[in-house]
This record gives sequence, C-alpha cells and structure tokens, in this order.
Amino acid sequence: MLATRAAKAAMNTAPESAIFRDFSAAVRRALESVQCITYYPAGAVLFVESQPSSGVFFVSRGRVKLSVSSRDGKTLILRVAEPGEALGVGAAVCGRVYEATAETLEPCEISFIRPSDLRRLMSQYNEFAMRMTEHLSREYNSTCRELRSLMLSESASERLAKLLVGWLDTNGETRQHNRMTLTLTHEEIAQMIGTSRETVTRLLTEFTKKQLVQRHGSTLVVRNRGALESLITA
Amino acid sequence: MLATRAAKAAMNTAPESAIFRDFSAAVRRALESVQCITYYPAGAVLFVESQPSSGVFFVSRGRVKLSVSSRDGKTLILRVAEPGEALGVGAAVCGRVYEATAETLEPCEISFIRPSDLRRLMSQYNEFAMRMTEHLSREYNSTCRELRSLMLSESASERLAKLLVGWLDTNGETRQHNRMTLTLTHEEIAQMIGTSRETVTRLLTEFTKKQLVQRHGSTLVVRNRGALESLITA
DNA sequence: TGGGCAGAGTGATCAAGGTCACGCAGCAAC
DNA sequence: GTTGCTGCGTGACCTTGATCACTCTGCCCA
Repeated sequence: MLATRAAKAAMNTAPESAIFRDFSAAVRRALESVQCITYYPAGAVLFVESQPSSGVFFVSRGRVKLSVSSRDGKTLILRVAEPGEALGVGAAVCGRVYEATAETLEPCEISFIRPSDLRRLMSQYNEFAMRMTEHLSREYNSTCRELRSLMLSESASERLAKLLVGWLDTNGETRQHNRMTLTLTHEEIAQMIGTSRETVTRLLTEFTKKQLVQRHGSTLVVRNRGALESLITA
Repeated sequence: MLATRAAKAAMNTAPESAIFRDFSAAVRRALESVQCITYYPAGAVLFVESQPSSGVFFVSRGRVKLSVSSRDGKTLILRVAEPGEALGVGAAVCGRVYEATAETLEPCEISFIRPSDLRRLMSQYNEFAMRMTEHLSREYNSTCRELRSLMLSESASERLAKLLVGWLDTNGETRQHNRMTLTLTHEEIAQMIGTSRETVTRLLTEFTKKQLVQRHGSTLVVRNRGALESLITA
C-alpha cells in the first residue's frame, strides 16, 4: 500500500495491473501476458457503436465517455466510465458489435485484450468468467437505472437534479461532500439527461436563483441538497 | 422426472426442458435436478423491482412483461420476454435486487432456480457460465437499444413506428409478413414507448388515416412499411 | 336486462422545453 | 492587435404531447 502510493507519486504510473489486482496470481499473470497497454490522449475514440468488437478495454487511468447517437447527430451519453471498469465485455463475449461509442475524456491508460484471449481465459479460469459476468451484470443494472431515471421523470429539472446529486455522492470520497467540479460542458450534461444545451444553462441559473446551488467558475457548491432531492420523484 | 414427463405429455406441451436443450446432457441433468417448475396464470407477478433476488426464472412457455415504475405510478415496460429467456440472471449472479418487475401476460410455464444453485452450476460447468454470460450480454444489448430508441427519437410517432416495425419482424416467422395481432392494450403500448394512452390512440388513428396501417379489431395490417420506416430517424 | 367495468376514441387546454437567433467572454494562433 | 473558435447566457417563438373530461363500445355477470 505504501509502495503503491510511492510508485504513484514517483512516476504518476499507477501500476497498470492495478485493474487486475483482485484476481488470483494465475489469472493476473495470464491477463498480463496477453494484454496490450496503450496511452490515449483526451478525445481519443476507443471504439464506435455498431462496429464489430475488436476486444475489451480495461480502464486503468482516466475517464471514458460512453455514448450512443442517432443518424441526425443527436447524442446520448450512457455514462462516464471510471478507472477499474471494463468496456465492451458484452460485445466481446458474444462476438457482436459494440453497443456504444467510447471516447476518452482525459489522457487515459488502457489495457486491451482481444476477444479470443478473453474467451479463452474465461473458459480456462472460472474465477475470471464469474468476474466478467458480474461486471456485465453491474453494467446491465446501471443501464436499467439510467433508462428508469431518464424515462420516468417528466421534467428536465428532475433529471438534472438527480445527476447532480449522483455526482455529489461519487465525488464525495475525494472531495468535499457538497462541492464538485463540473468537468463536462453544458452540452455534454445535456446529452447525459436527454435535453438541450440551452435548457441545462437555464436550469443551472434557475437552481442558482433558488439558492439550491452556487457557482464559482467550474466549481459547483450544493447549498440545499434537500430541496434538490425533493425535485426527484422517479 | 417421470411425473414431469407425464405432465408434459398430458398437456401436449413442448417439453418444459426445451429451454435447457442447448446444454450438454450433464448440465441439463444438473439443471433439471434443481429446477422448480411452476405454472402461473396471466397477470402473476414473478418478482418485483428492487426486491432482493430470490432466483432465476427460465420462461418455458408464455410471455412475461418486464417493467420499472416510479413512485407516482408511472410505468415503463422494458420489454416482453418470450419463451427461452432467463429472467433475473444479473441480480442472481451478484446477489443483488431485481432491476425490474416481471409479470406474466399469459398463462406461463416457468422453471425456477435458486441463486445458490445457479452460482454453483456456473462454477461447476464452464459451459453453463458462458451461456449465462452470453444471455446477460444479450439482455444488456437489448436494453441499450431500448434506451437508444427511446431517448434519441424526439417524436412519439417515431417510437410507435419503430415498435410496430419491430413487432412485424419478430412476428414475421409465425404470421404473415405485414400482419400482426395487437396483444397489448393502448395503455401498455404507451408504457413501452414512454408516452400517454391517448397519444397512442391518436397516433394509431393518424397512421390509419395516412394509409400506413389498417385495423380490423385487434389485427393490424401494415399497408405501407416504407412510410412507417421513414418516420424513424434514430 | 341492466349495471359495472375496462378499453378505446376525441376535443379543449396548457405548459414544458426544443429551436432559432442572437450577444458575450475567454483563449489560442498568427 | 485581430481573427477564429468554443462554451455560456438569454430572449422570442411555436410545436409536441400531457392532462382533464367526457362519450362510446363491447363484455362479463348477477
């Protein structure tokens, strides 16, 4: 643990295998022998919706935006993947096309594994298969909740409130419990809650006027979490 | 076992174990030894959203409605499961709560398997684990597509058109290629495409006026599939 | 034979929010 | 400088579809 922190501090290279550390030594060794580690800049596209799976991407560092989009250019951001997540598992397991498009939001370190290796390791190591299944299950679960909260709330303000409260909870570990940094543009926030850029701007100013939040640059302070939560009915 | 065979012979049913027929003999036998076959009437609730998983339900016969709903009573139907599908796999694998509510639309024959048995069989038979993972993957995929088509199409008519065309394709095997029987009420159709009952009624009469479809009782004939498809942009 | 009821059809009303059209700030490149 | 670009802020529309408030049908059943 100390060593890990030291290494991280020394050469900002969190061990890329950190993502595999929960596995047994055998599985970890097998994974490390077939992985291909790549460093991507911000804005790099890992894979594109409806293209055949080229493999699984394990995010070691950085955040990745997962989205789907329609022919006329409208985009819906499914979620933002954090370090530790695997992307494209479903497509790789079944040899199908990717369900979404993955694009890095920041410089990222990513381990790539080919579908054939993935399937081989899954049948070789039951532990690994179970882990991948659990991952898929969690992914499925989060998509259901996304669908739920997007479709069952009629107003855009409800969806924005829910998004902000959610961010508060995930950022809570590292930052203050009522303060967060908006790393996405209004446009991207709009794409997350299925509305327009203008509406996001208007809602944020409305929230500010109602004293629910305060904004200083890209920092957003939640002043009245209770009121924000009371907007949520779904 | 004999009793089971007798029962199925008596009621000219497809063998209830048909759902397991793709597995090897060993897995099939293991599954059959732990399954619990139940016959449900229409409208029976198999499990409820956000309740802890009690196990996996393999649908042998009949259709099952999967939905999520908000506190204020609004309901969104995720999809209608057909014979051959497994329900609640994700929740059972991870020991979590059910993502949705499952309710039979017709009398159903269903094999139930407890989470402990599921997990045991998955670690015992790699073939079974892979199959369950594939199933999850397909489920995830269909949910992504649902999310996509619901959120990326602005008009309700587009979503209805997409739903009808989709039904045409799935019913195509058994029925004529441009004719289908509406087995859901307008209310339920509305819950599938995230709109109101009245809007579904209005859209169907609009489609009829525009000669896109014809209706005779609960039978719907698609007169102009091309025009219907041209409404779809997502 | 007349409730009672679920489902379908229809009009009137109204607000949420999409779209268009700007203006403005910050910032990098030349 | 100034040009260009991206992201934010705001006002003026106007369309979509939710909601309410009925009616009308077919159907079950007492």
